[in-house]
Amino acid sequence: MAHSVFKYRTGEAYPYCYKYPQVALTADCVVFSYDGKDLLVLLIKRGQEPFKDRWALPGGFVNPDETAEQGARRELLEETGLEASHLEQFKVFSTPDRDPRQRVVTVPFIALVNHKSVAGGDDAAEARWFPVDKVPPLAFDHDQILSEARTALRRSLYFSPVSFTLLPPQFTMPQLQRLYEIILGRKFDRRNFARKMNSLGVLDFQGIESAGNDVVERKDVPSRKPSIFSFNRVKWSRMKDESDTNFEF
Amino acid sequence: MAHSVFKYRTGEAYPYCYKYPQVALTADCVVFSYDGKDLLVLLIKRGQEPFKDRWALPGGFVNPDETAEQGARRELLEETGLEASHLEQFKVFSTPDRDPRQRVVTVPFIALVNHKSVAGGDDAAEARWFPVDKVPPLAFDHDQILSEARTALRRSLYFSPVSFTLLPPQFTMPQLQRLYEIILGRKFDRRNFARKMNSLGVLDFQGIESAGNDVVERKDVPSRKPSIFSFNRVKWSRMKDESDTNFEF
DNA sequence: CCAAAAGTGTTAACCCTACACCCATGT
DNA sequence: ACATGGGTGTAGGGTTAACACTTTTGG
Repeated sequence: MAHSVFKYRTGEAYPYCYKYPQVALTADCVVFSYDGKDLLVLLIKRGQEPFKDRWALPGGFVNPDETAEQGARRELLEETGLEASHLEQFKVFSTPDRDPRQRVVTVPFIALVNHKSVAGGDDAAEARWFPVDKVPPLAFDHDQILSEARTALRRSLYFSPVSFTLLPPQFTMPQLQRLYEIILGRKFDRRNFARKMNSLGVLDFQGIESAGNDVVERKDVPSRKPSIFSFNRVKWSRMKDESDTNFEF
Repeated sequence: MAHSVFKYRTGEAYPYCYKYPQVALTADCVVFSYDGKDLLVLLIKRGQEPFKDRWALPGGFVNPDETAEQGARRELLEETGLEASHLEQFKVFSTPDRDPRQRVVTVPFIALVNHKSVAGGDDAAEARWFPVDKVPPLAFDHDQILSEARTALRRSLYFSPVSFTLLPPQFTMPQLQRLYEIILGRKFDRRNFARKMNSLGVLDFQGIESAGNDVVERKDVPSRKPSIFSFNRVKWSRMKDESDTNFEF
């Protein structure tokens, strides 16, 4: 390994000295959102080497007084202005040479954000949403991280209704269904899907899509107006206490 | 933080110098096994401070040229002589002061071992199997790690038959059932359990328990002799390719 | 009036659950 | 003989899966 670890060399350039070899710790975020049509991931274009001009997951070094999760939250805010309503760690990537400069261990997080709060790309870095099935090749091992994040997200969906944090407070049944279909990679029958969702008892009926409603209206497309629902957190947490609820499809 | 990070100090005692603050990386193993009756965890008694004489999970520092998983495998072998037939990373623990000496980030692994290969505690360290429900208070944050490992194990069982790696090659249906019951914390009906397991199509019938069979015979207890099964890895992997198999109970 | 999307109910297959009795074995 | 644990089948309830037509709306 040609990593920048120096024995017996110190001064301004290498001021942090330890008894044993250490690693740098970063936290990366796989930020998912949903625009009602596609599942999107947030990527940043790198400004420096290595992998200059390649797209990468947002993330960065964890400070000495932070947990990985706090670091992830901070980096995400700094780089994209986003606050994750759901942050979930799912693995560690520790291959010694995954960063060519020095050994970097990364803790990636699945971050789910509501798509309303769009990423205002900050100063230097360019940030953009990509549909998950159309991401370009990424820097480092981020392709692999993204792929494992998708698997982990699929699994989470079996145990809790994380998907609701991807939706606006008001949403329609077809939107919810599309989201499930994208994440799980499976098609569902409209009627059966709606029946199941309603029977879970965590949805509140809110009315029909209309100008008075703060749901996104689509006026371009000719169709009947869908019903609007919202997610009832109280009912969900009550339900969680009672038993290992079964959210599978 | 009173951690041992020194600026501008070097020499034999602190020979590893870096540009940015670093962390030490350890890999811990939550080693489960099953003796046909209890789910067991392997613990080691600590020989030094901090937490001298407290029980702890086996584990140790990851070398510069190893992934966390390789480190876990090596430490496990060094400390207990065990080889894990299933190693699964499930989380990272990165609270800054979880080790009082310096910042240590740990990657814990669920290690499943076949109970035949018992832990021959090595030189200094004392190693012992504890039934999971009777573990003493552990060093560091290992209580929490253990508790999360049990949750992760339960979840794994929904997606793949990891439990088979805890059983000897030949096992009986009641043994398998007990294992499921312990991990999932739920009781099952004998008939329904056997029916479901058989219907999964990954078990091979091997005969009836007898002296000619290498399954553990119990001669102390008066009862009818059970049938013996083995796990068919080939059928399982074929099945995995076909679809997201549903292993839940 | 046409195309697009949403709403709606019923039936059959399957799976999970619950349940009781007999058999083989060792003491 | 008896106590322990293992084996076995069936009936009822619930859940899932499959299926087609009508309504609303915008163009």
